[in-house]
Amino acid sequence: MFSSRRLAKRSIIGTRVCAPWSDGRFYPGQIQSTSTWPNGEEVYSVIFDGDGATKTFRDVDLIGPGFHTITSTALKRGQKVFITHQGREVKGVVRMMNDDDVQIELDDIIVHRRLEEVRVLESRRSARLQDQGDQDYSRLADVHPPSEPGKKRTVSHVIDVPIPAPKQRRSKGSASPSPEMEMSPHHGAKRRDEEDSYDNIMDERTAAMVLTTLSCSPVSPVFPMGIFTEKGSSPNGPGSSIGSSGVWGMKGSSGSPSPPQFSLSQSAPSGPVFGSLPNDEGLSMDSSSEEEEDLQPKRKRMSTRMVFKCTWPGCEKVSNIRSAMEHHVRNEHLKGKPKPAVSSDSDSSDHEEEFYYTEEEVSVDTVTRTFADMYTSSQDPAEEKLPPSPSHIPDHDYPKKSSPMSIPWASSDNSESDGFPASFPSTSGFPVSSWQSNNQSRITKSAERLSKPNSITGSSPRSISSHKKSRSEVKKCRKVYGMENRDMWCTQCKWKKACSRFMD
DNA sequence: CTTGCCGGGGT
DNA sequence: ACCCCGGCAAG
Ligand SMILES: [Zn+2]
Repeated sequence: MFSSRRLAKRSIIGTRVCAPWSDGRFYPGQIQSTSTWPNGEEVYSVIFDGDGATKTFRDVDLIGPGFHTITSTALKRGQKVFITHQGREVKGVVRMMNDDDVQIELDDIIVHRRLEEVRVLESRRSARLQDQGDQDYSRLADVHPPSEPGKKRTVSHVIDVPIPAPKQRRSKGSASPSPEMEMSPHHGAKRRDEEDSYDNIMDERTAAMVLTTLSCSPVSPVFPMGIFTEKGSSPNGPGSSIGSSGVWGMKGSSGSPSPPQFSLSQSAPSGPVFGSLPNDEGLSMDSSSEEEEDLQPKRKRMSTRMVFKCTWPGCEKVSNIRSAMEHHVRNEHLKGKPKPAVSSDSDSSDHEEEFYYTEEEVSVDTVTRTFADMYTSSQDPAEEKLPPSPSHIPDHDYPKKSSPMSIPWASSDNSESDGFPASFPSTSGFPVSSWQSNNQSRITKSAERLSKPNSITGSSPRSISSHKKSRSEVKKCRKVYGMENRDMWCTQCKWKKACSRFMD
């Protein structure tokens, strides 16, 4: 039924899928062939990455593009999964799962994810970016020359890396038919950026393994081999391969550190309206909306709480109650704002207040607690009102882009970049309908949001928001400008590619 | 139905 | 490289 339409187009052969092994967990593999059961049912022969074993499945048993998605599956504990953690894909093991909240154990911490955010296959994108972006960035940032074979380097992930991830493409049912990275059954020593990654991987998985064993079951006291195939550990459980090449090891997907650069040069958002707009791809990819680590390594006697700070120009209001903050913003700053509910735009989300306050987590010491309760962390000026140092802005991303990091549409000489419509005909405008009337606020919102991805560098208190834009909250050029103004969309949108202007 | 956008194709 | 678009997943 739902199995394939896409299959008709591209052959399913070779498609990466995950299939259930006898232990009930899913293991990655590729479709090797298809056939039809005597009863007329289509079945797929899957060759597992782990050891090349093949097994036949019905489409309903598979997870992958064209098949089911994990959302319709119950992951068993011990299931290996991939999630985006701190902007990059990491491998983890399911510890438990209730409803759609999955508790995943990473190398040394445990995080929770919506089932939705969990992948059972390595994401397509990561495979791609990872070996181009990773290469690039690691080149720049990695201290180690690419010729250190057995560099041991302590696993640094989870520290606080500002990931480059130009954009985050998660979800997707789960799978990824990456035509590249063919499976080479052996330790794919094909990528050159493999140097440290291999060791890293081993380290990580070993760590994960150990943890798993410790916290799960006392299976093998020696080495956690067969944790994933606990029972019997079928002679060749596809995934039982810890040390084996295991394609699960994310081959080229090194874990090389991301560039420590990024000092998030946010020019002061001295106005809700014209804070320097990112000249395009949301420069310092804000990680705010993105992933957060549910558990910081230092969770201890330091409790944390959220504080909401008003970011309205002169206002310094701080509160630790979200609703109070929203009230404040709404009543103080957004009062009398009619909130145009234009006809064609059924933009039912008017949570505009959201854009005028930041929410961050501050750690409070039991002693400071009370104080913090009423004053909630001084609002360090260094954080929000950074001196307008136009310095360096990452800015690598999509090709096109002139780089005036000033307000693109405010500068007269700026002809046409991707960032925003070159000129902003404040008076009368485009042949529009809905946009025209409320673009003002639209822009405002976006501008505001984009210009204050707040704290990402470890210095200031972490901002955890995990607002997980639920799709309907997402607004890209198309939705923002409408079909009528297609020419105002960023190039990527025009080409039906990932939007480069409104990244989230 | 609409949005976002991947993957593939054309020039 | 630039551009276009089929078709899909998610809503
Ligand atoms: Zn766009």
